[in-house]
Amino acid sequence: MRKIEELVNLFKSRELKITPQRLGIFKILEGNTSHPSAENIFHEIRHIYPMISFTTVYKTLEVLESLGEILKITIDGTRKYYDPNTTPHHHTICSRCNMIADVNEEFDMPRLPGEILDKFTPSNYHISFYGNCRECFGEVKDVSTI
Amino acid sequence: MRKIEELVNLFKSRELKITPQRLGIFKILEGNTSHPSAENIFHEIRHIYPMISFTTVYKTLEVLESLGEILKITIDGTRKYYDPNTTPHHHTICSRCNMIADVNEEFDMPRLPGEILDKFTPSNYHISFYGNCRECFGEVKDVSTI
DNA sequence: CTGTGTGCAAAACGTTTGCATGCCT
DNA sequence: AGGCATGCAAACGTTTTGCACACAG
Repeated sequence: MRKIEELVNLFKSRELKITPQRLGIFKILEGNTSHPSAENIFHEIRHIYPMISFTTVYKTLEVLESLGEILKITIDGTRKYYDPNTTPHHHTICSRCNMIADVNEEFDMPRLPGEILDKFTPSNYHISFYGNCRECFGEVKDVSTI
Repeated sequence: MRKIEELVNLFKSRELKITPQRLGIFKILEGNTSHPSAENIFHEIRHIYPMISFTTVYKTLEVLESLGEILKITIDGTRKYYDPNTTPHHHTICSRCNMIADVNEEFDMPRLPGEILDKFTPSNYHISFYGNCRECFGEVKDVSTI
């Protein structure tokens, strides 16, 4: 996602309106690496702009996504997350606290076997690294009993 | 997921009952590489066992998952898919028809940069290869206009 | 016979949509 | 002044839950 100033210009050039609600959402997303859900964004913006509705949050996220300014990402099946970092990158996911962090390192795309390449042409790829973040590491012995 | 015969023994040893509904679900899942959703399974089993309910499908899948016999996988945020192949593997996903196929090849886990390893200990990883399957390849020129 | 499994209906959950009103430009 | 944005409420699709009845063990 570009800087707020540029984003405002982009909106104006597309005849999209700048409202306090939208500006608040822009501010929350700018530089945000926490992969917030719509609900996270909604609760955060309520601190600043208490009368905002869920609908507006969703609709603004939809506009930003359609402009290619944010990505909707799927990690677990329970909800969608939004990421203002639109350059391709990978993620680490803590299996205990579900924290998602970015991996901006670029890796060579692993080479698919020939039988698959006969039937499928990959254009990009995404790696999810599962494991434990430092806070959760060491407290995980009991996971196997779940 | 193990073979149906072994699965039946496993259920019996855990005092879990074998019902025609459960057996039907086992049969649909055995060797299934199509990553069916609960709805897919429900519709397929209805051909054989027309009075089965969605509830039973979900509850049986839950039991199988808790036994570690199937995995619940997340690809898009709209629904969950079930995979009887519980050995770690990767997937190809066609961006046009959403078909998911298995990649059983093993790759070396890409090495995370030191700054990340300080904060996160990976234990396994999953790669999603996005692209187009043969059927869809060549019909994708118009995607950029969406 | 006992208790787990089934199936209905309803609730829950995140997300989307229709529509009247509000307000940015 | 015009039209896009907002916000409410209701609809939506998927999954979960409560409860009475059925049936596998």
